[in-house]
Amino acid sequence: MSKREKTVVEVEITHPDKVLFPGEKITKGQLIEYYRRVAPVMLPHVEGRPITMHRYPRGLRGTSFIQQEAPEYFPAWIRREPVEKREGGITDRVVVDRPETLVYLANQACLTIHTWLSRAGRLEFPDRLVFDLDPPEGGFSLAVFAARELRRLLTEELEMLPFVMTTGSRGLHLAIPLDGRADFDAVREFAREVAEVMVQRHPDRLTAEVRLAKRGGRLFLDTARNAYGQTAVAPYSVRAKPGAPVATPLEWKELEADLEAQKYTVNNLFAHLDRRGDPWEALRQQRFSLVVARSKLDRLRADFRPEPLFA
DNA sequence: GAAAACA
DNA sequence: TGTTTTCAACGCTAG
DNA sequence: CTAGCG
Ligand SMILES: [Mn+2]
Ligand SMILES: [Mn+2]
Repeated sequence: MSKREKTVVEVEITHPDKVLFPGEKITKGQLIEYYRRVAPVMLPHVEGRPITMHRYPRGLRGTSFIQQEAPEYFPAWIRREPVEKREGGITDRVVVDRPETLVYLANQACLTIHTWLSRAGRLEFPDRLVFDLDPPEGGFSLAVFAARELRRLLTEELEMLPFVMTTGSRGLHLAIPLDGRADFDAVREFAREVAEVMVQRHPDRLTAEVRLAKRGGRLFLDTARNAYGQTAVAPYSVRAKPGAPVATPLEWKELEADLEAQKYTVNNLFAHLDRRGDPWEALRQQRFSLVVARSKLDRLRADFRPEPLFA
């Protein structure tokens, strides 16, 4: 990693008055200003991670698309990382490593940024595990319940310290910093087994069923984010929803009262940040090993295994 | 949003 | 030249 | 392999 100063770059802004969120009349200029201002706290979380862009050039109501590859027409100062596709071939992916990139992407009408759970240089080895808590429509209280219970399992029984954020959509994410020694398959398998313990304990409220029809009003514990080339919404990313909600890292005590998945938006995020600072600051200094948690989980599962049935 | 294709 | 068309993902899971 | 899903 070079310590040389990056040269200053100017980002040309086009159509700053174009309304991207018609409900609140939030313009592209306001989106750009949001990302410019949040950059100092957002950058450390996304640095080095390949991203996926969710672009809405005609605003929230217009057609959108997901962009994975860094196009040639992006300026040369945008960092690109060559990435192997699982099924052969290499593509260049954008990696955010400076505030100007966030500004440039906002000008491209990229409302939402998703990131890999690994970073350039060790793309096969995630440094973050994400439990994606997906409640049914209107079931945010289920997400709060699941977050509390999952936190208790992780801290009291597996000796890991998870961090929580609103996704700005419907649910919550729990994130755990990893030491990068386990590959995606091992991390995902671990997450899946933790999820299955949770489902066993609360079968009426939680499920690991991918099929919507089989969830039956239960919260989906989505562990498939923990895979090579897969992504999760970035902390402090805006979501493409009315009100311009923001994926917002929280302190655990905030999980108590009047929380909602879309509580924080581009219009009130900085008040939260002024009050709390970055609640995930400490995440960046922790590094949990899967080895210890693995063996504790195995014991747990053995205890929960049903008694052998006799014919 | 921007490049390519078209009139 | 101005206008219209085209393009912009991918990996896991269950069956 | 495909459909569903995120
Ligand atoms: Mn989710
Ligand atoms: Mn999900």
